[in-house]
Amino acid sequence: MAIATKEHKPKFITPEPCCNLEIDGLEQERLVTMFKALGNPTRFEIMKYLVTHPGCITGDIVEYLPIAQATVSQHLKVLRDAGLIEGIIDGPATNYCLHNENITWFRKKVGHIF
Amino acid sequence: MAIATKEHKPKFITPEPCCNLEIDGLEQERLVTMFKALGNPTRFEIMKYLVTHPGCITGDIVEYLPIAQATVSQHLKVLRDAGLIEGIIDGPATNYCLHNENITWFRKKVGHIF
DNA sequence: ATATAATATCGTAAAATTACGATAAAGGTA
DNA sequence: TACCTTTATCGTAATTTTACGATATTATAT
Repeated sequence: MAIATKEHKPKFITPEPCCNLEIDGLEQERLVTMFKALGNPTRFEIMKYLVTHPGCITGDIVEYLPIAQATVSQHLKVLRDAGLIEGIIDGPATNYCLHNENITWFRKKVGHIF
Repeated sequence: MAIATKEHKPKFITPEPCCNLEIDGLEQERLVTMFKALGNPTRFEIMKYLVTHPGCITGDIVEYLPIAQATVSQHLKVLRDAGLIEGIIDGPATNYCLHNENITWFRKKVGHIF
């Protein structure tokens, strides 16, 4: 018996990494904030709505979603603070659309690190 | 005066969309869950650590981070439930590594919709 | 000036997240 | 068996998030 000693840790063939996650500092903070903003079902729905309704006003989104106006406004603020959308004041209303430039940044960063 | 009537909404030149966000149902849920998991600074750090320390055990991460063991274990659970990492039990310890397949799915989905 | 419309903000309640110490569970060792 | 190691889970406190109604703000219309 005992043909070979029991190796106690071959178990791990280091896998070639599937991503590098090479990011840090303020860029990492910014990206994590964007992930967090996107990591809520309601906010993600707002993002989707804005793709097909660019320039729509807050009221349109309020009509579309089953939640109160104040709540929608709050979610819009989170998305704005994360830089994912832009609100352009037009009279008493506000036109919202995706923040093209920042979303391009997001796409590139995610592409680099994942 | 009044050379032209005041147009009350030219203001919006519909921008060509910078992304399509074409996703829904369970795939959307899954993706949003991943965004949420990544949207926390500590968890993002754990992901980064796993890139450079594949197969490390919980204790290694606990040493690396300035938070309690219970908290690390909780964060690992969130990442596991989101499918971002994998825990392989090895004796009394658990080896953690990124979930290659699911992260590849994540990369592709994000690439498609953003 | 007053009224109306649209939206942001305030105050607050409920729920979820984050963090910790203590304990339990599971595996290895003497 | 008893002990040690490692990690997950439990119970709980503090913080944050989510949601709402009410109110303030800003611009337009009368």
